[in-house]
Amino acid sequence: MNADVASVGALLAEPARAKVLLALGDGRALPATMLAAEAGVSAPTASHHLARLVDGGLLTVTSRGRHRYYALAGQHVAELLEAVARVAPAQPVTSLRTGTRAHALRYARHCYDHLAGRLGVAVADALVVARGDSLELTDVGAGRLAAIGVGASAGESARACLDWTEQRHHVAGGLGRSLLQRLLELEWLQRSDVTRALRVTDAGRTGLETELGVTLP
Amino acid sequence: MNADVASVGALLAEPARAKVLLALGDGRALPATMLAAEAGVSAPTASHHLARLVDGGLLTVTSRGRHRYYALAGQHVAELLEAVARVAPAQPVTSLRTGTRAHALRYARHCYDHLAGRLGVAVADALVVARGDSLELTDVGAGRLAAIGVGASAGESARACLDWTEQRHHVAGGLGRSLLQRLLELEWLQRSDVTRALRVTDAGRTGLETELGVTLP
DNA sequence: GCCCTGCTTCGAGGGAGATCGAAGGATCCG
DNA sequence: CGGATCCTTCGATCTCCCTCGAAGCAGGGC
Repeated sequence: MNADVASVGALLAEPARAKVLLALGDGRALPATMLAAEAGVSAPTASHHLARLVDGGLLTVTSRGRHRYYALAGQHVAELLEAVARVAPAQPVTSLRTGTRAHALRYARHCYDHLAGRLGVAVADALVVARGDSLELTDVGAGRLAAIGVGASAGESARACLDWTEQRHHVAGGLGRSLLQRLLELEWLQRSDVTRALRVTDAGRTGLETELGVTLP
Repeated sequence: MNADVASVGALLAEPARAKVLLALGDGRALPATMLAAEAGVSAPTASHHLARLVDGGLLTVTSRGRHRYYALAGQHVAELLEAVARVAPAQPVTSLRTGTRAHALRYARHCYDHLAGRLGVAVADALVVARGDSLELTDVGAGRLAAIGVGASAGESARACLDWTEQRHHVAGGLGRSLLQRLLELEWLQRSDVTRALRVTDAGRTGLETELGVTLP
């Protein structure tokens, strides 16, 4: 019993591991590279920490293509993190900021080079349909993209990227990259300086709904 | 936030500290020497660990005479320990054994050289009355002690030892030592080999009630 | 099929902290 | 007041493990 408490404590004791667990605190699943960036350590170091967390039963890992998605092993781990946070010196400002930040990330963020989050899923709904493992641009979708200056032909297939927050696919690959780039040029979306969150501008709200036919979440 | 999670984790990560926290898990307050024994480390090492746990807000310390009693800092710490135990690999046998052991300790144990726990409090009720900071042997109590072969005169004062499990005083000092020694000689009580728990024999049950006038808890 | 990307393994270096013996302050007992 | 007990501080030693660069494996995009 005591040895187990100590071993769980040791897993929490490393700042890099603590950051990883907190980044996954809302139940998301994130790939190793992103977690390395969150923790501020190199890829080898992150890999080492992630292996230990999986081995200790705090994380689960799912291979999907060349990505490996890590997530909390269950509700009991989330409860553990909350119990620890309750004991740790309270920092209401920080926790509030991370709270709103997490919310913004869930809403809209960039995933490497394309759009993700709820908005990413909503955009995908407006433009493509699932076709096996990939996505296929619809006629309507091609027309809408043309209207905002993104060249793409109906029936073109786009790579699907699974959004682990929403458990839904969204548009990645070349089409996803072109689309995000155009949305930023139009200033319908704005990058955040510090996080991967994206902000929808007023013009973007109008444009996304009327021109792209997106139902904003 | 992350730094705090890591610091709390670091406090749990050391086996000696984990043992200390688990020993205090039921809310008892124990002196430093006893915790050093529980953790299996030397007194200086235990002192070092206890200072860190107090500094980290997981324990509180109360000086009482030359003893320093350590206890969990609050309910939130107990909940933290439970959350950790829930994540740690379950070992039902061990937890059951520690559970019954803790129960036995609460019921009757020796505290250095005298009787403590609920039984210790009950014995004190039958023999002494509080008089300022110490205890005074009553006429009835002196008679009962004489009946089992412990020489003591009425009005004699005995050192009071606060039982942190029961938040009540019991008899320590010379009188407490003589009494425990006699109860073991009579085989009314038996020592445990591994813990400080004491077992009440059948003869002891009868003798304590009829001859010492103790109301067994 | 070639290259690129994501991730892991390996090896060496370095820093944080756990441990105990010895010694000192504090308190109590007789 | 003298001896004993409880606890802490100090200093030296040592072990654990965190860290990153280099290299290797695997899967995808084009």
